[in-house]
Amino acid sequence: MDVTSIIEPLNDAQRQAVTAPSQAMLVLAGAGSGKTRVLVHRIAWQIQVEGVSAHGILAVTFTNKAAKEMRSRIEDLLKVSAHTLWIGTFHGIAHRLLRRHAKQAKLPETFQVMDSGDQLRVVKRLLNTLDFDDSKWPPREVQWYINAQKDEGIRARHIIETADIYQRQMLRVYRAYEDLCERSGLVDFAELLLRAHELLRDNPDVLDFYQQRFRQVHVDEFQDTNTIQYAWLRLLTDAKDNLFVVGDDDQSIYGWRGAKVENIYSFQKHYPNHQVIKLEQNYRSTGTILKAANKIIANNAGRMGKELWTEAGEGDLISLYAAFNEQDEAYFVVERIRAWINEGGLRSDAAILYRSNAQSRQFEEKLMATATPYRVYGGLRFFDRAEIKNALAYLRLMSNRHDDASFERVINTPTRGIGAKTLDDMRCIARDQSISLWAAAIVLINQRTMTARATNALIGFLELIKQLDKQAEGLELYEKVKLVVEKCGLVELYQKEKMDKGEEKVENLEELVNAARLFDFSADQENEENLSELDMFLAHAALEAGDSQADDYEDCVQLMTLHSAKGLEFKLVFLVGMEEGLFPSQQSVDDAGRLEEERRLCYVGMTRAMQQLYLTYAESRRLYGRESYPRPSRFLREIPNEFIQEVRMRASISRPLTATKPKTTSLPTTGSYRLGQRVSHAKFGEGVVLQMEGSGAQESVQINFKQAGVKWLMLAYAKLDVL
DNA sequence: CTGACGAACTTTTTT
DNA sequence: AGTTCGTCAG
Repeated sequence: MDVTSIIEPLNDAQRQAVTAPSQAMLVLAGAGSGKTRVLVHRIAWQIQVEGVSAHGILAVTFTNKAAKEMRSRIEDLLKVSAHTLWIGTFHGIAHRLLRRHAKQAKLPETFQVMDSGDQLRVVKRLLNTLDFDDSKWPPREVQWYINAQKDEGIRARHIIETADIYQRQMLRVYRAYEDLCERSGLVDFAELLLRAHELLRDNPDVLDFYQQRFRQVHVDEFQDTNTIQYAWLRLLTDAKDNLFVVGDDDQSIYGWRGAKVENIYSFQKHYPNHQVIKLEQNYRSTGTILKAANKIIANNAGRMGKELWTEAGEGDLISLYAAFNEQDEAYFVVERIRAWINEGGLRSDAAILYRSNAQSRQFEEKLMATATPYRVYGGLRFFDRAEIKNALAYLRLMSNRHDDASFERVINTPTRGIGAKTLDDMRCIARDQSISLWAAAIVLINQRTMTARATNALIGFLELIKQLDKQAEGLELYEKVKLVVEKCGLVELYQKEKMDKGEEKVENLEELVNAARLFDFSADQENEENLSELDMFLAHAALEAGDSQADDYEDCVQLMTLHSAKGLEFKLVFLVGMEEGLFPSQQSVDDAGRLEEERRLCYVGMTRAMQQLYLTYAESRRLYGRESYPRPSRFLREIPNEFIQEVRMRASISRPLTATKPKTTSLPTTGSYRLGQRVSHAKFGEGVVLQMEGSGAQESVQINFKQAGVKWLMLAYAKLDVL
């Protein structure tokens, strides 16, 4: 047996982790230290050396992307297909368990997965039904409350009512929400996890089966697990101490959505026989970048303690650019990227990272203006698009008539004369009799209390669904999708819409048919769950929202938030908007815990850079419609000066970073001329100073005149009056 | 049921 | 500023 390919490419610490006997293990893997590699090789090792069958291995990740990558890397390493290996996201695995054991999980076989958009709609409707004032009870907040409870494993029945009005009302909605989901066979994302936990907890036979089956359970990004995910992992592995987790407390950036770094500490308590291995050798960045990142993260308290190092050289200094304003910042960044490309660099090796999505705009504009191809990550994904969700809702209704969320979504899309009144009546009946909207519609028709027109419209809708279902029988999956797309009237609806958008929506619907054709249901799951192809496709759509842009092979500059940059690496990185109030964000500055999370985010951002790192901030920024003059981010001060070089494209009015810092070699600002200074010229009239160059007799300024436009003037000759 | 207007918001995001 | 959401009138 040849194991050299498995252990040879590893360093000592990695090898130790990979070859350790089955036991509880915590691998603290710093950024760029080969975390995924350890996981992949560990699994390969178990299969090839320990003789564990692929069937006996479970690996859990947070994103579908990570799961896919891990699977393909294992297959590359072992040179066999690893389809019996359970690799998936927490939600994906939970879903699979629930499908297999729907009955024990107390779910109908036909249960459908709701994404957060669906969930929000359900909550909104519920608030209406319960006569809540939406202005006092924002649906988002209610949704957040429900999910937060579920993430902690708390059901409505566990909550003890107090006198607190807020709590009582939230509880009321939570209860009603649970009832409705129960009735409609709907399961939201948090519910998937909670149910899966309860399934194992309450069914000893099921638990025993999976405890026996999984010889080793692997978890990626363990610092991002929430309470219920960890509880679920413990159930699965407590008996055998066979939990292998990889994580980095310094990269925990999802506390705000329920992730508990503390799980890393709990792990050490719960598995007393565990082993800890630290991976500190970094294979990504230069020494300078790592040292600076280490310095920053050292300001956080209560770390596990880790210091990244590299065998690579020191590399270039980190560049710091103080921009005049956000326009100038974008201009600078794009100019540097263009220089990088001109020197032969790939566009896709350059990334602009920002704290909030709103910041992408100025960069997009400048990139667009210079015809530089770029790609923005995040944003609306394929299965999230309204037209796609509508088509899917028809399909879901065919599969499960009692799916109220889908029913509401499409009953009047396209409009078919079923108004608010009819809908209201149905909701009342549904609520009073605890039945689904579909059943309520039938009751309503039989009551014969509606006008003939409304009755016919309603009957028409129910018939449409029944007909579609009947016609779909025996068809291939993609033919079913095609049938629905063509027959439910969505195409006609969008064709009528304003030229530009409507056309795109029709194309998206066609793309959906195509996606159904390509959907590989055999590879996706083992289908031991006996799901119909349609149900598998629907689950796939909910659990894997698909990329926002189809695979784009063009070489593009990458734009994304710091959060979405986690796990990625780029040769050239720009960390922009390093300003107090932006990064760290305003909301986090007076909370020590949240501030530390921001700092970790900064650490994550910096460690994305392989060769060159640029930090930029603007001295003036238009934010929420008004001009602000933020201070440079405190994180900038946390980097020792020896790692930083200030870059000046133009004369600058940058304020010194620290009081002790020696004056930089910025050009003197003669007299009262500053960037942004308003001046007046005898001939050209009023203008604003844009740039300055040279000194002494050579000193000249660039001025943007209101009437005459942009001009360079020699200070020695031009007669300027300061305004 | 559309369209228009006004108000209110504005971190991060995956499933 | 810019977007989105909800309400109101037609």
